[in-house]
Amino acid sequence: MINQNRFKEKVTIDDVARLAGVSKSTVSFVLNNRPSISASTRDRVREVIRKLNYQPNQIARSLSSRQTRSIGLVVKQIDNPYFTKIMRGVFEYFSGCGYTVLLGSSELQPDREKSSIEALLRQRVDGLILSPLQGPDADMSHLSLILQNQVPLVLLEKVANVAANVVDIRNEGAAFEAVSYLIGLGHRRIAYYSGPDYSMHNRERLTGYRRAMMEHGLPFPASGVRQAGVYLEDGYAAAKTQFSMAGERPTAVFCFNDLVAIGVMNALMELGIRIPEDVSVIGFDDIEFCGSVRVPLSSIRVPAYEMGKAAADLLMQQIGKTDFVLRQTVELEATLMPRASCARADGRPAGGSQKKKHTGPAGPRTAGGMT
Amino acid sequence: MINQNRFKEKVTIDDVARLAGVSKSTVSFVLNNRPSISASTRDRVREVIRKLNYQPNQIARSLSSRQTRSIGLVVKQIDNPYFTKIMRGVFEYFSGCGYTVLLGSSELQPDREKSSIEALLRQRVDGLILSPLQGPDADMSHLSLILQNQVPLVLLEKVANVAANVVDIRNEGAAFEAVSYLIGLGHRRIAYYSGPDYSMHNRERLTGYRRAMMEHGLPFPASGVRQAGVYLEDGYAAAKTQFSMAGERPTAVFCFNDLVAIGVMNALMELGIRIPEDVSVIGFDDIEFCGSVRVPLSSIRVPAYEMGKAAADLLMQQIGKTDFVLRQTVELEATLMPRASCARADGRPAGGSQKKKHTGPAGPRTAGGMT
DNA sequence: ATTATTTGCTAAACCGATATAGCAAGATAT
DNA sequence: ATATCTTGCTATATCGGTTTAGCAAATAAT
Repeated sequence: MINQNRFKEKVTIDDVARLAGVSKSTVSFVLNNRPSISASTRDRVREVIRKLNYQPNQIARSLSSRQTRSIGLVVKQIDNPYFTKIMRGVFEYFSGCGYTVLLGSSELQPDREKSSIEALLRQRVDGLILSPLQGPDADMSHLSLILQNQVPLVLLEKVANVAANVVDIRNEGAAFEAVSYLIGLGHRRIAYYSGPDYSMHNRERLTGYRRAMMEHGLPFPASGVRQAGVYLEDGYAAAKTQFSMAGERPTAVFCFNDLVAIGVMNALMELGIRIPEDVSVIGFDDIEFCGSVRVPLSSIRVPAYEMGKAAADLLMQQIGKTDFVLRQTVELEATLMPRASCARADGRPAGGSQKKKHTGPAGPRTAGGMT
Repeated sequence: MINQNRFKEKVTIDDVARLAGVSKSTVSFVLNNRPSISASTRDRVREVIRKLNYQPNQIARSLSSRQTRSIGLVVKQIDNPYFTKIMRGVFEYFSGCGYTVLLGSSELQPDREKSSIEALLRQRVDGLILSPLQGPDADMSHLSLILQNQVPLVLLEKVANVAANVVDIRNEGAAFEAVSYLIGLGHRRIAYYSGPDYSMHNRERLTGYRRAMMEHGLPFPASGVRQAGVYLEDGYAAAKTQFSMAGERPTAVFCFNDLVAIGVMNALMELGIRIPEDVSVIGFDDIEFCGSVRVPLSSIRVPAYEMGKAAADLLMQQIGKTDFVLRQTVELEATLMPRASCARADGRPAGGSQKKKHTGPAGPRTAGGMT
């Protein structure tokens, strides 16, 4: 005897078929809206489905159809506001088209990135969105793993020598813009508080910084770049060290991201160094809190939510299409948002539109352009 | 002929069995570390697995074993720092024991909560962690849906009249503590900037606020509670409205969460109202940025990361155990973190340990007690 | 009227694992 | 030497769907 267990078993397609007096194929056809079913049987089957509150088993579906209707999203840090926005963009897109999002995160550790990817591939996701860790010595073996698995892939960071779909921003250009802005304010000694080595974003921002210094004929001594990190504490520690030392200090600091920048500001405040009169600070990402922080923080606006949507869209274009695999790069603009944390090198306020408004009335939280 | 497609098909258990010269049952036994396999065959099979780089199909596994080794996590807002910490806690726990986390979010809309849950149930998650929306008129039908589906459940908020596992904090007590603290500083006119009606957390905090006012013999007129919301913009708008009006204003504002509190601070600054001299502000959640905001924000520290871990742990205890279903409530402490945003009602600084330090050296980011 | 085509449905193979029953050979007990 | 138990493995049913081939009846074409 089947289905006579102690527990009420889940309703299956067979139950529906039996009660509707049709074959399970017919039920399957109804479920998938195939045309070759008469209106009368269709309605009858639907009625039974409703009555039994039947929910198709997606696992069984996945196994036989070879499509799981799920995708994997692997970020670097789950609780970083930048990735959080991306996650929301990706989630909203896919939940809108009946797909499930499986969460992965490397938490900045390469081995965890690998195991996250492997776990998602075992779950046979239909596609993967990945923000890859990559050092100069990068072991990109798991990337080829994905590619050889025929799983559609979209990266959230360019990877050298890998032909894949990418959604990214113009890091170098944005960094160039930020540093040029500082130079335009009269700053000469500008430090870059760098992110992790294994971040391509960091390397691109560093390049933009270097290029801006070079093109304006400014020196960038080794001390110009300080290894910070990605956390608030990292920026705090780096600034505390540099600005406690004797000697020539920078008059402006360009940071890998906003968290580092905020940490820097905290450290400077503690040391009695005024922002922006003594030191100007610029962050990156333009997270929600930039306008609310001690001194409103100048930052590079990164359309993270839109990046998530764009990556999802690009991925979706590939899912199901077996033969043609795109190799597309979508680059979104990232532009400077000047705020009160920057001033002229002599301490006078920066010109331009210094708006007093910190937070406008609740407008769209996700506006932003896309190229 | 099988496996002769144009595309290199994935390696299956049959391929391994054939190459190792054993039955697929044997391979399965080896995969699952069953004892009844001799060392020699075990090693031989393992060697073949390695050579073929065989990865078991988790979908097929799930179908036949009726365990997906995945769980669903449904939050209210993906990009809210509070949920973000919870997500990290949950993710770290489950990825540590080979489980996958499927992401869901209601984005504060009941219909989306329902569809998120349904999607996860279709994917046959082994368990569910849910932060439920619930109004006074709450339709908890999807909860019974989960329960009757025999899916282990852990809630991240108490739900009236529902016997389920819950990991939560002592909202009322914490709110009571915060408001009592303000009263102790001499404040009489204290406003509560409330969150959404459908949030049990909001209702509990409101109760704590009321009780504190009552027990200290203070009136709480209808105007004492202002409908704010959950976003920074909500707090901004609410404060802008209240503090632009003529008449008696509160000297202290207790907010549903930190985002609202930060919005309030922005609005007050704009109106030329000083914090904490003119108005004291307290938030809730103690998100990372509390210490970095305009005026360091007093807040209630909520161990969100630990809540995620605790919820995961509680859920894991139930997975697999068919007969015994726990009905456990874990309540974590949430305590006040006084910072510079509060002063005595007469404007003089609050006593106690006003530390100058904004951000200590990078210590453990996730410390916190658990009861 | 006969054949060809379409319509609407079913039977059965299949997806890739798990899990149970059972079988043969070797080890132990009687 | 025979009966009983282990040990180590295989055959096969099963999970709950999808999908293909095919069949019967209805419709259209010749």
